[in-house]
Amino acid sequence: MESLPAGTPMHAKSNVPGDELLADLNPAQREATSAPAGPLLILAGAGSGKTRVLTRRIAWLIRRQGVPAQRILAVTFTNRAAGEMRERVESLLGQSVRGLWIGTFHAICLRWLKRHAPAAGYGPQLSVCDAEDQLSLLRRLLKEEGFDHSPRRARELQAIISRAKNRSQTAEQFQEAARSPAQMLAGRLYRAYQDALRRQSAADFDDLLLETHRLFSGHPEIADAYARQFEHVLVDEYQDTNHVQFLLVERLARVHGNILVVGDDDQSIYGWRGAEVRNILDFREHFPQATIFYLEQNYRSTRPILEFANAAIAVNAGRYAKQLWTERPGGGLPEFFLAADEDEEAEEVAARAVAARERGGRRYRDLAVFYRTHAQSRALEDAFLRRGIPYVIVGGIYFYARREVKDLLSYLRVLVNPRDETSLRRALTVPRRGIGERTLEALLAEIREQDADALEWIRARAPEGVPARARAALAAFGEMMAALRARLAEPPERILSEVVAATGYREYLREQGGDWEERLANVEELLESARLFTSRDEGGVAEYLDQVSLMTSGDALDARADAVTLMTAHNAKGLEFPQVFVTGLEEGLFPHASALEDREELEEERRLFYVACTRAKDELTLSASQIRRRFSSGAGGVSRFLGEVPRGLFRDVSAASLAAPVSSVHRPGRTGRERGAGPGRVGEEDSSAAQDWPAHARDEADHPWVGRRVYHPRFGHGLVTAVEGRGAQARITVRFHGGQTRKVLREYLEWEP
DNA sequence: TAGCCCAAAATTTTT
DNA sequence: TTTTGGGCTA
Repeated sequence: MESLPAGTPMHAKSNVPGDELLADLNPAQREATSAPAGPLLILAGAGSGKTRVLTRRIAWLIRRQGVPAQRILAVTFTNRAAGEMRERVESLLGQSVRGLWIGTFHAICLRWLKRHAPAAGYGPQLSVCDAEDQLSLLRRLLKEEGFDHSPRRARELQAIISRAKNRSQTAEQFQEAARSPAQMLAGRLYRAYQDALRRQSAADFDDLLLETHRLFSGHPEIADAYARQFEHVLVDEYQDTNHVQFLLVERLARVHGNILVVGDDDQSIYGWRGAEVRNILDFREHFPQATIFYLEQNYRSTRPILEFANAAIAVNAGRYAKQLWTERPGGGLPEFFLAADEDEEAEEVAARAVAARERGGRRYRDLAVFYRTHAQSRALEDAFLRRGIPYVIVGGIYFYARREVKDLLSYLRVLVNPRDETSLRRALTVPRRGIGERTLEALLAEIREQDADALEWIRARAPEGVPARARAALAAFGEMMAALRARLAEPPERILSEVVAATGYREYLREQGGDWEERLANVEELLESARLFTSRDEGGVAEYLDQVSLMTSGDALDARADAVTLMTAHNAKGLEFPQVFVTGLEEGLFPHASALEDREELEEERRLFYVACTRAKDELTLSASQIRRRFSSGAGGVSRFLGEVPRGLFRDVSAASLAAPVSSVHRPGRTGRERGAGPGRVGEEDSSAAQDWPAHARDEADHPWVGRRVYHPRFGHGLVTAVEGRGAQARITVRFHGGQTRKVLREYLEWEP
């Protein structure tokens, strides 16, 4: 004791700051969390607590190592994950960590590009264009050059460009490397596309990464400043990073060398998007000093579920061999059932959901249903609607990609960035105001030629030879936008509602007819989102647009509602649920048809299946259909993924489940239908389906939702009085407290007990 | 210039 | 089955 240097604390070990952060970790987690600085690779199997380690590590660095929060950069895969991680770190430390840099690669890169806009070659404002904007721009370019400008062709081109960008290949480099005439053509269009974006001071998603990389290469002093700032760089889901992301990470870690990455090669499911599993497999070659930690204890799933998943993924070659294990006892075997068709499959899932709640003591929010493609949600939604089971769809058509939403946002985009031609085109022509194609093209050509501020130009003069009607319309547009621009410093919500009013957008929708009520509801929701943004005081119109552009499907996941979650297997990554259904396990669907020819792609499908199964904590149900109504082909038989797993690891309950009526709404007489109905039989299927259903089942008055209590974020509490339509697009009439009756979209309602 | 009508394509996964 | 785009007409 005497030999202790003066000043060494004598108190118990738990009093050393930071020790409490390690207390409830297992040895491997503890070592990783408290590892000395340097390159660290954490190979974390599914459910092994990787998020836990990541958040503890950040808290450890701050508390134990005294690293200032602003010197830590943490990169996640989704905005939602970023938000959760920040929250967890704050609750661990019991303090706000405002300076901590945490976000997706895309969000962080956008921030940097805007900060260094001149160096990066952008104007003072930067527009982020989504997939739809990309396609319409590409189609316009194809058309101008006199090529086939079908959507299909544009999509091909988009994929080529995206792949090139993910490999960090610029248009010039692509052109140089081009060999075949087809490649040379693609290179030319890539270049034209890039020039157009540049002119508009716009970037697509891939540009956010690639242009940041180029900014760093072209301006080493900027890159060095960040590399010095970030003493520690942490990257989640490293197996899904692409080459450009690797380059960015490597550059940022160059000064301090403290790079920590977490991932699982078995969960790499974004190869199609340019992700390179090699990044994680070769980590030690990139960072020879790297220490590797293995997290193999699974805390999530019961043993039968884990054994099933382990067996499924074991088929893949070219993986880090690892064996996940669990101490969680017992639990039932995963069950599999084969349904006659997709409707029966959905019915069975719905029936099991009801049973889980009524007899299994689960809440609806404990359940999740996964599928390979969005299109599969349809049958499930129908089945859930019939039984009045509340559900939430994650993904699908993004709210912010809806026409009415994009229409209105295009005005804001133009106000913020007048060079954004894509948005200007939209704003000028929707709603229709007497400006046709000729006027539009003449106008845009002039603006381009004069390099003028679009809004100023429009206000000042109309192009030559334009009809009086269009001339007046342009002048009115110019005045309107000038008035709005003068108020741009006001909160986004105010500007947005001004746009709605000034354009007469509500009236326009009503005139359009069709599903105008739905669209109107979306407009109200958009205003609500802007109001929320304003109330959180997160910035002005430009910041609002940034947030909206990078917003993704999962981010809106609302934990308050007690509803079953429906989503694609891709969206399921990083989540967990007590009870999970993996549906549509058929050859050609899961694995998807596009992957059947290629071993690599097939392995990725298998990893996707593995990801889906390992989301389950207590119960896993797998299903397939004998017949699936699709445009091209039917179902291709039960997925090989099931055949590859030893029979003893799951239970086939097809016969039992199909023989017994699930409930009064179970559709009878569909079991014995033979497989492989020809294409001409589809119509018959439908008519027989209609006969099976009593007419009143479709009658809105008889709908199970009628009379239920609901909550709407804007209008408050109310009672359902009628339901029209089905699925996410169902319009529900609600009498709200206070007496007013409104039609609202189902997806914005929450169910109350 | 804009709205209506018909034909044809659509479905892989997302930041 | 639904959605989207192109062509035709007022």
